[in-house]
Amino acid sequence: MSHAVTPSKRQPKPRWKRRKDARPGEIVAAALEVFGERGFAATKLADVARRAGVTKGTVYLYFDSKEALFKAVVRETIVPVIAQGEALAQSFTGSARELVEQLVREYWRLVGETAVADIPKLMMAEAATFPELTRFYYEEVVTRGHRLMAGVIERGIKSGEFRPVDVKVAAKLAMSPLMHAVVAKRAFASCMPEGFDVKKYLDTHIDLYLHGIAKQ
Amino acid sequence: MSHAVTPSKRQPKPRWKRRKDARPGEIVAAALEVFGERGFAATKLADVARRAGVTKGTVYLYFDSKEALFKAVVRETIVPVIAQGEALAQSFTGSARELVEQLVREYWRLVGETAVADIPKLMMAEAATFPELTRFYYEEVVTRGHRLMAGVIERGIKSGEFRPVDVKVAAKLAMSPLMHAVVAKRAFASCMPEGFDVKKYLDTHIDLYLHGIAKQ
Amino acid sequence: MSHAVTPSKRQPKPRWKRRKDARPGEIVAAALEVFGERGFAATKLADVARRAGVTKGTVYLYFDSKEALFKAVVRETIVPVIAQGEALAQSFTGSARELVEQLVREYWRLVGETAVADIPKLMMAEAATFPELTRFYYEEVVTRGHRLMAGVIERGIKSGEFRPVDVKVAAKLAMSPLMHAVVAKRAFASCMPEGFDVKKYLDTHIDLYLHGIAKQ
Amino acid sequence: MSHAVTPSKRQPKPRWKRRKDARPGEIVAAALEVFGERGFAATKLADVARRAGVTKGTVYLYFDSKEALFKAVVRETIVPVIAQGEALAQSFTGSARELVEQLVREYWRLVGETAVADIPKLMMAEAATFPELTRFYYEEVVTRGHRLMAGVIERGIKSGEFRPVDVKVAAKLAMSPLMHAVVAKRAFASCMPEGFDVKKYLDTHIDLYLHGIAKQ
DNA sequence: GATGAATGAGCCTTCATTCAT
DNA sequence: CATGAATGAAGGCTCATTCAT
Repeated sequence: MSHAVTPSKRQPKPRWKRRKDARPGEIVAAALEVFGERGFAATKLADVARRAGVTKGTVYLYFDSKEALFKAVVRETIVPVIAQGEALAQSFTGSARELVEQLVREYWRLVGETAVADIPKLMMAEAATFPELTRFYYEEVVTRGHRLMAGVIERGIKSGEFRPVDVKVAAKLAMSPLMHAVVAKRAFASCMPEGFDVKKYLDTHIDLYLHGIAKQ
Repeated sequence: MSHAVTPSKRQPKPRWKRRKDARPGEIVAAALEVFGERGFAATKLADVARRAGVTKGTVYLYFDSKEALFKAVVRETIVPVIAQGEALAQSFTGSARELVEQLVREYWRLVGETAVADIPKLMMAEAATFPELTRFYYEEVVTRGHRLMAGVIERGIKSGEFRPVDVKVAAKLAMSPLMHAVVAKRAFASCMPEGFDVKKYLDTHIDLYLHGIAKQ
Repeated sequence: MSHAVTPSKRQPKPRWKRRKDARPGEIVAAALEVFGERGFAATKLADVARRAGVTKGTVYLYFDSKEALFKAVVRETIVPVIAQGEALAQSFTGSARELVEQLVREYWRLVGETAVADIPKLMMAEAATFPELTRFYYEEVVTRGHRLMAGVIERGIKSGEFRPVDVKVAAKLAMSPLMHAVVAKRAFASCMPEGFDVKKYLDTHIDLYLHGIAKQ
Repeated sequence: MSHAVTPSKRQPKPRWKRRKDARPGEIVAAALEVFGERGFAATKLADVARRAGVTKGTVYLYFDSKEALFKAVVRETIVPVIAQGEALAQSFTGSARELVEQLVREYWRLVGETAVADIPKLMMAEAATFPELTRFYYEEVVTRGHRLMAGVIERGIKSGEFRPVDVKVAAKLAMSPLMHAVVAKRAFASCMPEGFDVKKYLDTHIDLYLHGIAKQ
């Protein structure tokens, strides 16, 4: 309690700082991996510690509890990703359909194929256990993501590329196959020895979606 | 409260009732609730028992283990839904697009809007930790569901209603917005006080999807 | 408590009595088997009941508890065997060394090779848990057995066949290899796939023992 | 009694001491006692822990399971006795009959008269219930013991001291009176208030056995 | 008498958390 | 700062025993 430090309260710290200050970040990174693999309840602090190259006691030096560590993981890992997407949309100059396609593919590249994918999965799974964290995630990630995509759809409608659909709902529908794939891919990996053909899944989704929303 | 325990000899009140036939169903119903609220790992058999109005030992009279109980819940809740879908598909005489729409709406009615929705959510969350459960669920539910929808898509392609897309992938894409909605609705319920406009979401999904897959 | 019946309190009852009265005996026989196979602690009353062809509740109709059943098993099964040995010794007319040999071989035939062998094994194992029963067994079986064999040794010394050894100790030494074999055979059966060559063991014991005790 | 717990702030008195190196030995010693008194199945880890002055959790810090703890007890108590016997046999330069006598007397001194005797007794009693433990014990103790004694008998035959008997069987017969005495002494201690005249028993066994096996 | 559904106490094992070193 | 030995609360599962039928 007394001297524990939540890394998120610190300024974003450069990687090349002294080792001592890098510790919390290393622990969070290790925790992301283990929480992602096992889920919250099944994660043992001992595993996180081992993977971070420290001992259990050290984890408690920086985080008050397993819950606090979990919150730190979510908070510190996801926000940068969403910002990156916003930047892309802002600087994009092509057609709306091209932008939809790029955002979808970028999301998969930055999230679906990296360890960050565990964050949405974790949030879905543990939302009920961490209401306050859920609110944070919903506002900083879900809402921002929807707003981003909704803007793009709207652009397409105004430009005459898309049919006049409900913008917010259409935005969700552009992303939900990805969201589900992120979760399912991880959950059922062991049941699909042949793997999951991501390319075909993305291609088909983009194809169907853009056909579906296209004017006439 | 009302009937606090007092050591009175007045009401012999049997320590228990014999309800062999009703018990398993009551326990499964209680288990669905608790698993839904807490997840698999965090669910205590004692809680399930208490909610079913029996003791821990009684649960083990009917189910060999926590895992077996969970499987029973799956078997008695989602599997019938899949079966019902299969029956619908088999007896359906209308167009493929009508059938897709009906299956989507029925899934939501039977799963999305009921406590059953907790099962898919829970599976996503804890799949990594319980491989045997995951295999069971994947085979009994996921695979069967995909096969069902894939058959319908194929029917539509053969009849000339749908474009010649990859059948399996298209089947997944017909369901994934529902799967995600099922999970997200529960996870973020408290963040969406206005609720989630299911009707519009389903309507738009069906609209976009059928437009997207339609021939020409 | 109230109407439980310990079979040992009954008169030795002929086998052809009405079924009702045969029950306790059947339960005791089943219990001998299961206690012998599993030991006291590991024996489940449910197994005993199943093997006796009744239900758990029925066992409690005749025996107050698992302990009471165990005591009944020991008491009812072993006493007849020792009596048989005494009869043999009394009617024997040959030499002492022949009688030693016959008693050893008979013991093995009547005990070592039958389910009764479990009784000594059980007593050794559970003596600490049932002091009163142990006293009963020690007096009715161990002491009587020793006295029987000691008489034979003494006969041999008097007749000049045997050296003048300590009679009591020599009697114990005539039997202890058998006692140990009875226990070890059962305990380590699974570790000796080739089995235990009883014949050679008995032959060698008799050979060594009689050589050892023989005059000159 | 004397130091009953009172919520006084006076003595900070650490909740525990750190004794990494001493702990395992203390726990094994406590385990030997409790296993000996109660048997394997009936032994509660909590009792072992309490007697060792630690908590249940601490036991699991050093031993993976109750079985592992038992194996450790065997390894640290009986196995060394066997090893010591092997060493004695190897370095022994006297006659085979002297060696047999010494091994017999040493076994009694190191096992029969110490708490270690509880281990063979316990194994006999619970072998059927714990096959893995039994296999371990049979290989680490029984087989090694037999091989040791068989080697000695063989030596005696080769040197012309002993008759050409079956070596393996004769080895078992050299030990079985001891094995039985170990078990019986403990089981029937309370029935033999005068005690058990070990000296005479050992002397007579050695006398009879060596007479019996002696050439001519 | 018999049955077997139901009970509930008990034990092994795990692991987040603490704290002496 | 770090460590890791020690704690202790919990939970899954078993089974002797009871008792409504």
